[in-house]
Amino acid sequence: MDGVKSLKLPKVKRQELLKETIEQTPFITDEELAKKFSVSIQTIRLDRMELSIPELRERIKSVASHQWNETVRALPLEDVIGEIVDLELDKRAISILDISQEHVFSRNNIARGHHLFAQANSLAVAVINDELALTAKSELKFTRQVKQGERVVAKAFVEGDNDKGLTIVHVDSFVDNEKVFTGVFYMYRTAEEKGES
Amino acid sequence: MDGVKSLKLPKVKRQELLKETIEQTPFITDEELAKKFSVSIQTIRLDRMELSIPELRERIKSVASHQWNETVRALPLEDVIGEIVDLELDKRAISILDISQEHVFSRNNIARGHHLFAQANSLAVAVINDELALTAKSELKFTRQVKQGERVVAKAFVEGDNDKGLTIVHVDSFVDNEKVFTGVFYMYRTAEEKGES
DNA sequence: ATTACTATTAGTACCAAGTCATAATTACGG
DNA sequence: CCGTAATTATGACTTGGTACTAATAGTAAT
Repeated sequence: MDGVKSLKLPKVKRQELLKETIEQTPFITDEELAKKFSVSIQTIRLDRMELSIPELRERIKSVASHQWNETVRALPLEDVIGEIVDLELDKRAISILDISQEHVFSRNNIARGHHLFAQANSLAVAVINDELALTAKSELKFTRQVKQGERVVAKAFVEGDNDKGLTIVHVDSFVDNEKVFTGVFYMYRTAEEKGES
Repeated sequence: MDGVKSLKLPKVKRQELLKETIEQTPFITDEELAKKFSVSIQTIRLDRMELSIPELRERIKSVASHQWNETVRALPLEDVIGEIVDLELDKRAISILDISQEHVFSRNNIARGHHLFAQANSLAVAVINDELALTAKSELKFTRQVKQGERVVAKAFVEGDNDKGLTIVHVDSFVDNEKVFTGVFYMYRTAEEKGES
């Protein structure tokens, strides 16, 4: 099929392609890779080692767990938009999100509001120490435009519960200490603070 | 850990629980299941057969490939979220969004708030007859949970401008005529109210 | 009690897709 | 031609299974 022209690639080149190939189609076995590059399985395995690419099953697992992370029951970190850099359940959390091309309007390079919201909202969910946390209500303000290339730091802190049992979480987002977004999230939670299955 | 009380469950009951358990945590091995239910591995395997539940690796694979298929670099937060079915600039707009797997929390199949927000927010942006429209402020309420498989219809109508020159857009989202989300968006615009591109 | 049947457990051989370690072979540059 | 790097081969072992066979325990019916 997509044979490699019988030209035996030099090692580095092959490894580059190998990496790409696996990134694109992580479900490929060493055997198939060996055929594809016309080398032995062992060579592929050496390559994987040198590139520290895990084996098929681990790759599949990691792809799968992105969607269905088992640790979600404890901490939905995988589901968070942005990257969590600090987290103390039911107290506070911080995440960062680098605004890249896919977050902005193509015309003016300004970040689209829903990404800032998503970052803040998912942080509010993550900070809640509960399996089921949902946003019931929120008030937001976008105080400054965020441009492509900027790094948004969202800081959440849990204020406590209101009369209706909703947990109030404040999230403020900054770019270089300048506030770009502020929001209050009223979170619904199962309130069964612990018991698992 | 979460042993099953040494009470040996009847077969049917065990199989029910088995099914649930696997649905919830598909990464569990037969061995772990055997321990959990205090039966032998073989029993678990018989159970799986009778329930036609595939083995661990197949389960993982299917979870992974599901995700992979949907992830063909078509991220949910990209263009206009949802599909616009009606639009009269500076007046009203309607969009629909079918809630699928990628919109929900894996644990409970409830749609994540930021998707509803994204749909509403991008609709609010779209309805503004201006090249540059940004959300300055908004107030939202999530009035009902939305589950996977449901179709969310978001309806936006432009109320007008407030004293600060922000355009006020109301967006209400429904599933089967039941309101699931309501929001007011205060939109910043360049104010050059005119033709489009 | 004997039979019948279901449920459960045990044990074997086998498989895929690996790891790990060791050795042999080939390729290539100086 | 020699030395080193790259590649290939080989074998033992691992996980998490399938497929199949056989044995055992428990219960109900006759």
